[in-house]
Amino acid sequence: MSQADTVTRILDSAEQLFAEKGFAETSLRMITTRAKVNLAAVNYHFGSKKELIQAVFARFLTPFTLKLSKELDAVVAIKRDPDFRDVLGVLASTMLTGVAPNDHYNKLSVFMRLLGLAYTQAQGHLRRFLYENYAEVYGRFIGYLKLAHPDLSSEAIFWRLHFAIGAAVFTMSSIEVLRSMAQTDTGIDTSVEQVMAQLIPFLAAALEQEA
Amino acid sequence: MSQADTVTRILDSAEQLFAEKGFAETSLRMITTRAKVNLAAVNYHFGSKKELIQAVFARFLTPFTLKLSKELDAVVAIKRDPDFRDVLGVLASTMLTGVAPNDHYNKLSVFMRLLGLAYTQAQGHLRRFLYENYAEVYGRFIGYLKLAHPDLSSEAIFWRLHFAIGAAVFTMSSIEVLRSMAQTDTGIDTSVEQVMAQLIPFLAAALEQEA
DNA sequence: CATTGTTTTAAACGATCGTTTGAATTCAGT
DNA sequence: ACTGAATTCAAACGATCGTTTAAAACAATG
Repeated sequence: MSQADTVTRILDSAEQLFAEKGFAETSLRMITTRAKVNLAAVNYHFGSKKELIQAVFARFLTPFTLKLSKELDAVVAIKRDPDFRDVLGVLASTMLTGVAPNDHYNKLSVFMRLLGLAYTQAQGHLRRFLYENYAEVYGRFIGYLKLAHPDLSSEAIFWRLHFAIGAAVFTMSSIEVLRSMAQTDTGIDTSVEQVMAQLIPFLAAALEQEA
Repeated sequence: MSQADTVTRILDSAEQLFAEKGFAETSLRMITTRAKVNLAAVNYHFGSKKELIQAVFARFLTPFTLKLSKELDAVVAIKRDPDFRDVLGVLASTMLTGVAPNDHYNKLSVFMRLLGLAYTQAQGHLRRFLYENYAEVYGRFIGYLKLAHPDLSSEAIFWRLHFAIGAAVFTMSSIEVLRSMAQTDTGIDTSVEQVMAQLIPFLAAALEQEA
């Protein structure tokens, strides 16, 4: 078993378990057992559990933000004045196609769940790590939103974006609970496709409200 | 120190710490130290940590759902055919005025945060407990929403409700992170009043989208 | 005041956590 | 094939977790 194998398998197991249970509820022994590597491998390859958490985020956030950044450039190059729909469309398409070329929806669930953890379970180290590495792309994205809607205040843009992120992340994060709630209701379709089909017009109406 | 004092102080400390850190990250020693009671008091008065978690939820959810239920009855009694805005208005006003008569917003933050935990960190025991105790009120609420919008499918109503809950809960749950993000931006007002002022029209537009 | 039953206390329990150690093993370069 | 570095391994470390125990302190009752 080569090093790359060990590192990758630890990251795979950790990503899956973190998304499923959160950071504190996932022990290194769970991770290494699932990955079929020795317990000490985490500390050897990553240093500590905290650094493993950061590595899990870095593995999917770095290519994601890179692709997002490039596609933003592309849209701006084509269209001089991109509107709200253009900019947000880049985010949506990057999430849908950029996270993983195949097996979209399973990957998307994990992506959303981790994103939710970053907001709600972010310890100091993770918040600092994310800020240091991804604040710039985030700033660019917000900047384009402002350009697309110069009539809206910074406040309005900031909150609308995060309300939208919240609806999406929360829904995918608690999809398991929602499924069990929908089950008791009259057989509601809880496939990710169906959720997205409901979510997109919901957010579109909210983001472009006239006010 | 009487029993009621001890029980109440444990609940107060636990509620605060759970909302702040989550369940797994909060130890009984943190709770009892903050409450200034003996460590064994939790097991003596509540039985276990799991039952303490349930007690924290019961203390605010039981009066909340009771008030919600009564106000739903009141609205239906007055208006034969309540519309979406009527039914959701009951939810909003119950949350704003019903959670705590004074100190609304601090209490509201805690309420939202705990609600978020119920969705995203719900272990088996908590999910079962919430279902057994509050599924009925939830069902009545969904029922009124369906009556108000007979043209919408059960699916659409279910998802729109939970998208809206998601936007609200997620935002209040990660208000700390959002504050630090807004700080680097051009001085955004992150007071709860301002967030609510942005959130309400956002959700109104989304919930009543024509489609 | 003595005697219940209730509550609080200090101490310890076994289990599990993240991390470290040092030896065994595998790998890469000559 | 031999050597030195990189990796894996079993075992143990101290710390912290939720829980239990049994005695001490308290309250209420006759």
